[in-house]
Amino acid sequence: MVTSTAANALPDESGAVERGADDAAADAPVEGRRHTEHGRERKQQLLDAAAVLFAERGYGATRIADICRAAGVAKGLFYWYFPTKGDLFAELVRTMRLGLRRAQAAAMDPDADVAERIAQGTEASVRFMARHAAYFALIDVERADPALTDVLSEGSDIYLDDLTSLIREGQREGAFTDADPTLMAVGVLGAVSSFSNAYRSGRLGSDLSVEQLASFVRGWVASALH
Amino acid sequence: MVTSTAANALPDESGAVERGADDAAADAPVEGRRHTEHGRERKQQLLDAAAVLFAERGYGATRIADICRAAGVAKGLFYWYFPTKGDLFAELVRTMRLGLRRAQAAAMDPDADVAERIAQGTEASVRFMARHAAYFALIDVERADPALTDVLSEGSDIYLDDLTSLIREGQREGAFTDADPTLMAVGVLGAVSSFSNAYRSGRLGSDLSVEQLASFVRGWVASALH
DNA sequence: GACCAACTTGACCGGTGGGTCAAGATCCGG
DNA sequence: CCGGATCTTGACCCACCGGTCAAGTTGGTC
Repeated sequence: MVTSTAANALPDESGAVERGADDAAADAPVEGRRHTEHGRERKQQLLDAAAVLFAERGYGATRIADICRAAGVAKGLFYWYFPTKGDLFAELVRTMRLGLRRAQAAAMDPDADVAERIAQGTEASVRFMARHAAYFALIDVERADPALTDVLSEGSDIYLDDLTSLIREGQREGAFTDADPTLMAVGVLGAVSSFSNAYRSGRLGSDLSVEQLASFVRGWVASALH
Repeated sequence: MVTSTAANALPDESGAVERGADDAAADAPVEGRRHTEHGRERKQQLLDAAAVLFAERGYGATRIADICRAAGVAKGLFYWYFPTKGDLFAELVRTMRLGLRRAQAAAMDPDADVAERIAQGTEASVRFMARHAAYFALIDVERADPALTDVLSEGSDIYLDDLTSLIREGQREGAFTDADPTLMAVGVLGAVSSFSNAYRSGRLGSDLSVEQLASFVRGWVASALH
């Protein structure tokens, strides 16, 4: 939905490297099987249960048995839907990344100027991260596991590259300071995740609404970019 | 060294809650034993080896046997110096936190104005994090483990509180924007760690020096604070 | 009602790794 | 050179957990 047509603005993820022809296989159990409607729901139950537990105790500390217990199914069933714990994690990550990019793309008005587009994307990201707090608490935390780093780093450059081009464009227009655009992009991304992280962990107090936060971050980033 | 005497600026950590009377016990093995000079060196060997391995593979994926092999000692010896893997980690964390606070305090000129002090503290933090990249790669990554969250969150509010008061002071002087000082403090801390994190992970390219980064972050933060 | 695929179960297996332990080695004061 | 504390070793124990499997159940289709 809402495929961005703006030059450098968040190209539709389907074209990106990170997801190739595995889309077809992604929904299959271990082999080339098919899922019924019921099966897809079950799978989602497991994904949801896992997301919560991962966020609570961390990926490594979450046992497959825990996930199954939380989802109310026998342990063996896990392997009907996922070849391994890591594959479940990968699916979680890819789904969320796709969602974030869609949220950003949907929020950015192709006709607006660069500064405004970045502001819109920033707000959208903060909102999205707040809505999926459990998930972001999770990935924010699991960069270490060697088994996971691949999936996690897989598509993260894309945000940086897109944003960098956007900033470069803004610099040509004279809207931003003339510093290293990559550094500035890192700053923007870092701000979004830092604030979201702080919000999620309750460090900002519970009387702050997501909208207030989003608008503050928007201003913070705008001010830092000059 | 260089105990800050400025009002709200980084009170000496020894007075803080996080380290009470456990200092005496902290150097003891499992029970109330004492260490010889040789023993203290051995312990440090283990800490160093662990820090490297933790940063490489993550805390959870590092086996005690690995640490011992890296340090060139038998596995049983580990338990002579540390009751458990978590305790070693805790010691690592506390040592580094102390170091960071000292570096910050040393960098901040008590006679300078607030904006300048924050700028100095920011630069010092970036430098410190760059110098101890392996360690910060580690903690940046291990927030999840329930066994670890306590130690990690233990003293982190202190930075936030100190910085918040500092910013409030700056606002009274009219040096900063009049927004929620806590949010602003979170932004500063987040910027420092985001940039350091990006630098450490090589996302910023290898031709950027630490000094260049530190000065960029200084400017970024100053600009965001207004 | 027979057949097949999707789905579900829980017992079971095997490797891994945290932690223990009994036996020394080394060092030092008396 | 005796005794005690510190230090060191590596074999051993065992709980735990990821993953397997054989046996079923369910539901749709011809």
